[in-house]
Amino acid sequence: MKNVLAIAKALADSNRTRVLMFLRGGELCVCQIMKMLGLAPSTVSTHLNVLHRAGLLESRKEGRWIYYRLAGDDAPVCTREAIRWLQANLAGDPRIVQDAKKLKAIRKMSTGALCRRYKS
Amino acid sequence: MKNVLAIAKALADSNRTRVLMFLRGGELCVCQIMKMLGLAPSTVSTHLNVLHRAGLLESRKEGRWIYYRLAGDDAPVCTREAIRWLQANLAGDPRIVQDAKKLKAIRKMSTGALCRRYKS
DNA sequence: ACTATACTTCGTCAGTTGGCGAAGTGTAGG
DNA sequence: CCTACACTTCGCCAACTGACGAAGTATAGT
Repeated sequence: MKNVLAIAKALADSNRTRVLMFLRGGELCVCQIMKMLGLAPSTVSTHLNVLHRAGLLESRKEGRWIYYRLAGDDAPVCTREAIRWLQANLAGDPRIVQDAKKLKAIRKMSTGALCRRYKS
Repeated sequence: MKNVLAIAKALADSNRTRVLMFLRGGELCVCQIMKMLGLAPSTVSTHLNVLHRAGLLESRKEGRWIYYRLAGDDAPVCTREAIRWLQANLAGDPRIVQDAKKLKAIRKMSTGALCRRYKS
């Protein structure tokens, strides 16, 4: 119950579902997600925390950057099914398609180019 | 987006997920659901409305009673998958198991016995 | 007609949530 | 060190949500 409910609550916000869709193509750092959502750092951080606590995201720290990615094969079936459901049923959404275009451009820039300094 | 989001929001409340689990065994009238949840009529009605608007429930009126049931095979795939996901991952939950026991007793009573008067 | 019943809608209130900026933490570079 | 940067945590506020009782609608029995 707790887990299922946490997942449902996490999915019940459009900015969070957008993030889950961004990450289809692989991990992103927080500043890239900020750029995509156009929200304040603190707001984005809170959203990512909700998704993370629900088990939908995993994170990886590299220097000053924190990369978030979708929960992988080691995650509970429940979690993976939720992600699959969302992605299958949101893929055609206009907003999501538009986001995907914008994301393509952002992915082309290196983390360094986007975030002022060069990494490693 | 709109539909997916409405479904996610509908699932993001434990009383509403409980209702969806109640209805695994077939339709129930509002007073039976009220009895199960132990909430005021107005509150239950609002919850049912949220689930209905999200497309997760269908309703049928019979005299003074309104019966709610899970969306059927004619519902969008998205909707049916959401219901299946919920039921698969919530089936073992202690609260849900406990509810199922109580529901069994309530289903034994006819709508009439539960709701003071006999129907048709 | 009148009453009782089943359910919904409305108004209200407390608790939660999403947004922000400011302050805090940790890491890299000069 | 000290500053700059990436990100998080905290405190605040407006908006939403879930709960209720009261009032409204509709149907059935007398």
